[in-house]
Amino acid sequence: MSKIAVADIGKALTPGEVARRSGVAVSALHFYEKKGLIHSVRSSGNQRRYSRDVLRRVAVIKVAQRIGIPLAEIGRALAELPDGRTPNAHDWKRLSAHWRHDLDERIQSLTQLRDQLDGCIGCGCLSINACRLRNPLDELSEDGPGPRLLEPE
Amino acid sequence: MSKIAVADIGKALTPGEVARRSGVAVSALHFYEKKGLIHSVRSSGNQRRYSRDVLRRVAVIKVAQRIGIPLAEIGRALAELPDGRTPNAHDWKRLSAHWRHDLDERIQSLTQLRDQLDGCIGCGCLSINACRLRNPLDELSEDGPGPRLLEPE
DNA sequence: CATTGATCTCAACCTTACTTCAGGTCTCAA
DNA sequence: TTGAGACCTGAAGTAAGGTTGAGATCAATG
Repeated sequence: MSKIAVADIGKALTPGEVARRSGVAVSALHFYEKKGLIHSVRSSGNQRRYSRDVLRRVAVIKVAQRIGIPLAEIGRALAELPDGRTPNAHDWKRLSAHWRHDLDERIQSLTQLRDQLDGCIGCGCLSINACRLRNPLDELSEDGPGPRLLEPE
Repeated sequence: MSKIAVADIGKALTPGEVARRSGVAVSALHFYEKKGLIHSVRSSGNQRRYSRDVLRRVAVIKVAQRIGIPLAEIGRALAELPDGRTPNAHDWKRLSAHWRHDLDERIQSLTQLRDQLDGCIGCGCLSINACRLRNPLDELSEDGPGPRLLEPE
């Protein structure tokens, strides 16, 4: 018997319990399982039984989703933990620090967009070639002089 | 003849031109048209011809999408303009001010999430009932005392 | 006139993240 | 033991935002 085996059946959670306590639907649990984000064992009657840490796993998934991380990437991150274990405090520290970085980038790019938008709200914008909103990646000046994207109106 | 009729055919743009100059694929133009976000007239040979302001319209659509506004809502906003006209400077001011508000809310909620995450990175978090990350909407205390969502581990 | 590239329509497909449905099985309290 | 409610599987559906393909026509150039 492995030490990592699913916890005593006595303490196992049914799908309904996990759904109620984690706030995700049973169908979502099936879905996560198919994608390899969570795992279960089966009862004698082929019903799923979850060990307690599925709750923590689902919590991690939900937080990551709020951050905007796609399930596939969440799955990859979880899969990289040794023995497919549920993140412990140390793992969580690493994961969350990583995702916090992603989040920061998202916030920054939205903030930049907001600043550009502010600069454009009053300027009769979207009609001017130089508008940074319209040309966010500075993808201009490839075919010589003259208007890019839009002509002056 | 209405003053709002599509501009002289002489100045009309072909789908390819619009695609090149706006940066969206021809298939996307078709898609936007089906959704009612842009319009076209047809040449004698049944090909689409766009009046110049489609470029501005597409620019508005792209900015709104960057902000995170779904197409359906963009469509609704554009449809509310008189005569289905393309936003002029004044319209743009109103639209962008509105969307800027949405953007601000998105930034705020992400920033709040980030702050919660910061508070949780070091705390061995996700194992504590009171964790604000796990219980973002403060949906607790509905079934008396004891653990919510997750038990202490 | 012929060819090549641009367009046309409509249907089908794609991705993400799930939900819903149908038909059948388990579990558990009374 | 029995009935209600929970659970099972696999397939199909949903929503957003498009893309891809097939088969046919247009438009412009040599």
